[in-house]
Amino acid sequence: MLVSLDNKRKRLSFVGLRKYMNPTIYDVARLTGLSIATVSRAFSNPELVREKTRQRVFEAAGVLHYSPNAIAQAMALQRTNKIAFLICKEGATILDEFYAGICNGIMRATNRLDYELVISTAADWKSAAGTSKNKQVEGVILGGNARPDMISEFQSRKVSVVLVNNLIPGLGVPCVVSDEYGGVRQALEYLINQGHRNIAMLAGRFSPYILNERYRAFSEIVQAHGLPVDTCYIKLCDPTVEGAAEACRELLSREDRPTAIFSTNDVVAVGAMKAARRLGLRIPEDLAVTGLDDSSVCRMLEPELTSVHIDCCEMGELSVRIMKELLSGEKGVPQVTVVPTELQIRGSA
Amino acid sequence: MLVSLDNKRKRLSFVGLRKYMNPTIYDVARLTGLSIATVSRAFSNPELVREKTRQRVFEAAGVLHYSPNAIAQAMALQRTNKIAFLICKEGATILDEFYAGICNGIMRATNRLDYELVISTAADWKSAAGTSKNKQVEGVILGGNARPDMISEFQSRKVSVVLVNNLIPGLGVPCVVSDEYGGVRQALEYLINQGHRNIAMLAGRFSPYILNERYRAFSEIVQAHGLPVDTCYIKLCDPTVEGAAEACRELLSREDRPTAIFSTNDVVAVGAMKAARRLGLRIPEDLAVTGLDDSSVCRMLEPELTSVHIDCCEMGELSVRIMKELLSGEKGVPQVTVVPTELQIRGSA
DNA sequence: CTGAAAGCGCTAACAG
DNA sequence: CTGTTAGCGCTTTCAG
Repeated sequence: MLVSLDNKRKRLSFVGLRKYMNPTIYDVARLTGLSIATVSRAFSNPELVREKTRQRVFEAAGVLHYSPNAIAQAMALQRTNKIAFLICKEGATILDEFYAGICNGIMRATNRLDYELVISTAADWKSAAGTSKNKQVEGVILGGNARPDMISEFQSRKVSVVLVNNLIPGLGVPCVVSDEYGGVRQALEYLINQGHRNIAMLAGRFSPYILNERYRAFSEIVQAHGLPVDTCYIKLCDPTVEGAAEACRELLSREDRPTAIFSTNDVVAVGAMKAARRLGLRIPEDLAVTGLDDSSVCRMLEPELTSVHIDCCEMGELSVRIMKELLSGEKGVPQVTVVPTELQIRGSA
Repeated sequence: MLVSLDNKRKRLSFVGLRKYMNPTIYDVARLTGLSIATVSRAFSNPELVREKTRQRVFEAAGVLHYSPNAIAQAMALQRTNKIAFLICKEGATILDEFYAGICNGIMRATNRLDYELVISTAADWKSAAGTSKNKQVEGVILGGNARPDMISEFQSRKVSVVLVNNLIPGLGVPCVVSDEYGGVRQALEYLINQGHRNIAMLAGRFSPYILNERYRAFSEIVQAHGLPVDTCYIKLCDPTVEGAAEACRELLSREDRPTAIFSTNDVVAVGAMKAARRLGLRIPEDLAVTGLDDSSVCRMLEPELTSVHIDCCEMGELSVRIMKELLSGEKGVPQVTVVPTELQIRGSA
């Protein structure tokens, strides 16, 4: 307290004068009679300063409403603590419930781990990258079908990347995915246990990775249960209600009509239900339908949609946790993380 | 190009040495033989530098892949260009389709106007404010039912605020809302034109502002058309499918059962449809149902839901535009901005 | 355990 | 039109 105050200060700022500015470390230093170095340490390396001194600092900070300026920290440390989440699905935005769910998990985790988050679509990011100030991002989480050139561009700029809802082996990029295979199995085995033998797959055209995993799972599992794998029973469609409805109509017009439709997502399932109804088929009596994603619409339909729940939030949280490991330079970051799914049984199957 | 390079440089950084770092303004200065001040001007005040010089700068910047460091700019300018969007609805996250829509508009606009955006819920923001580094935000857009104490706290910290989907007069805070009154009128007049005389209102418990506007609009408009305003026909309910279904069941059990249900949002309308169906009523023959929000579920239902479209995206974009005016210190910022709605007629009414 | 001082990359007077 | 220079708020050696 009795420290000399007469040393020449090049800094003359008084918080009283700069009335609209936040207090700085200098203000705290002056109030406590300590040096700015000590104040700095008290905040970022508390163990380096004596208990009592630390107390003094925090007390002064309290009355001044001081808290470290993140910008200045970033400048000094050459670190921004900022990561980005880019939605790479063509045409999708934060309005896509699936990616919104992942985003929600990411927000939770970044909040907890004290990262800053910027959210964008891959397209917007690209268009902004050139013109606008660059985003000083240390890592990016790429959701969905990220293009390889985008990935390698980030890598070349030493920006860490992790993929979510996508899996590309051999690139050294950690991936977080849901258990696609297991999810398909849960739905199929449920249908089979219900006695279904003619199960068709209505597959929305999603990213290659997703489509491929679900297709492979479907064929293998159906086969494993001794059921015929008739490729006519596997139908691709646009992942829209009407696209699915049209494809399903064709499926249901066959002489040996399937008794169950395994849809690769909920929107597609909605289309299937519409098609069935238009043909006068009752659900689930004449046709069982399952969805995948367990989105909010499931409980709004009539009958409610049986669907495979994907834990988007967990996927988001995990990708941040993995990003953190990457950024801290840890060794042995898991290359593939898979989060389990769970079948939600409702009225449609 | 032949400028002397022998002036004493306190800065000796070579981008070649600092291999993992981004090029700085010094690198560009060295490569062009210009001073850092000129390089800086070329980027932020192009009109202050000769055409030819500017060219030289941009060319060098190109080969070096230089672009100004936003952190350093923020530090020098004492401005972060960062704004926040806080979802203030209790329990809601980015998964709420309505707020996701607003968020989408906000993202578009911030991207275009070169603002940085941080997204959070009011609750998360509060909990992070104390512990984590403060977010250096210049303005906040508050979505939904923002608590007055939160607003005034921002104001006291000289953080600009604009409200979206909420309207509080007398606070000097600009508000962006949808045309609640007009939206209700569109739905009601459509029902009345269809010949309905017994119209009930199924009102989800939303924020006071929204609830109040819709309630007022309903009573006034029904009255203006010479229909009786029986308060028994106005029913509050939880804004969930089951909450609405239960409330609607009561409504439909009256001896003078309404022939149309005006629901104050789509989820509530779904509940109404479920209730009707459980009672064996056909939609729209026995009961017409309208929704409000025009969310994605409308086209998934059977029959599809007639609903009042709210242009969330526009609301988001407008709030950013207004925030920009606020931040640039413009005079005469509009205090209330209302965006029009549009009735989407489908099968349910 | 604490202080002095040198940056981090950029902008904005102030001089030429 | 261009260059010099003093910060912006904080961290971090290097000395005490």
